[in-house]
Amino acid sequence: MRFVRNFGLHQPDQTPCGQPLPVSEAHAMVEIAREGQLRQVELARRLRLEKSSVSRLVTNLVNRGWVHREAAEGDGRGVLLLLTAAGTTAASRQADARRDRLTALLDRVPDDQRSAVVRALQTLAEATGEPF
Amino acid sequence: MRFVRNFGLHQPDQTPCGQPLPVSEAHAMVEIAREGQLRQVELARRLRLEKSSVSRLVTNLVNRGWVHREAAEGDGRGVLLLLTAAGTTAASRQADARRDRLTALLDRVPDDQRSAVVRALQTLAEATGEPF
DNA sequence: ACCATCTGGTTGTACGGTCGAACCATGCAG
DNA sequence: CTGCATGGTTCGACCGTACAACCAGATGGT
Repeated sequence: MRFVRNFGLHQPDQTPCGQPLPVSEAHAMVEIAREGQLRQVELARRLRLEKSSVSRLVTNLVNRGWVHREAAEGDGRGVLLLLTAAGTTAASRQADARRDRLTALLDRVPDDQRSAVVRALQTLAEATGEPF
Repeated sequence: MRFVRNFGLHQPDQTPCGQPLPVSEAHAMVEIAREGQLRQVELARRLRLEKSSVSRLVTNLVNRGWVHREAAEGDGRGVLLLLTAAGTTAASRQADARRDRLTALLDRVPDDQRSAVVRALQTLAEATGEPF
C-alpha cells in the first residue's frame, strides 16, 4: 500500500515515470513493443481489461499515431496491432524514462538489497500470473 | 507492471483483496485505524492526494458510517478523523480480507523466497518514502 | 492591533479510465 | 443450416482525481 501511494500508482492518468501518458496506455505499449505484433484480445488478457476498454485504449494509441490496426490473417474477426515508426520511437522513449526512473528508485535502496528487490518483484509477477 | 495488472491494482474502484471498496478508501481506513485519529491534511499527505479529493473521500467514509469528523483542538481550521464503532469493525474485517489475500499470494511463491519478498516490499516502501 | 499571507477544508467543474450491455460479424460444431 | 462461441465496437453510466475558486482560521511583520 505504501509503495503504491508513494510511487504514484494510484493515479491512472499519468505514468509514475513522468510520461504524460495514462498508465494503461503505457502498459499496452510495452506489450505491443515486446511482441512486435499482438492480437487485441491478447492485449486485453494481459492488461486484465474488458475488450471494450481495450478497444477504446487502442483507438487512443491509433490517434496518437503510435499503433496501426490490421486485419488478423486467418480470422476475419480479429485485429492485429502493430507499432508504427512513430510508435516504435515513442516506445523506446518511454522505455528510457522507465529505466531512468527505476534506477533512480533503486539508487535509494541499499546496494546489498537491490538484486533481491528486483528478484522479489519478478517472483511476485509470476506468483500472480494466473488468478488465485 | 505485470504485478500491477495481475494483482488488479489498475482498477481503483475495488480492492485487490475482494472488498467492495475503492482502493483509496481502503488505504484511508488503514491509515486512520493505524493512528487511531488523523488530521485530514495528514491523510492527504500519506495518500498522496489533493485535499479536495480527500475531502470527498472522507465524506464517503462518513456516509458509510465508518468515520467521524471532529474539530481539531488547537486549530479551528483542522478536521480530526476518528473511526466509529462500525468503522473499527469494518477496518478489522478489511484487515482480515487483506491478510487472507496476501497469504494466498505468498502461498504461490517458493517458501525460501517468502521472507525476501516481504522484505523487498518494505524496502521499496521506504525507498519511495520521500519524493525522488 | 492590523493587514497580508499562509494553511486546512469544501464545493463546483471537468476529465478520463473502466465496466456492462447491446449489437454486429465471423468462426465453429452438430 | 442452425445454434453457439468468439473478437470488436459503441453507448451509457459510474467514479476517482485534479484544478480553481472560495471561505475560515492561523501567523508574522510592521
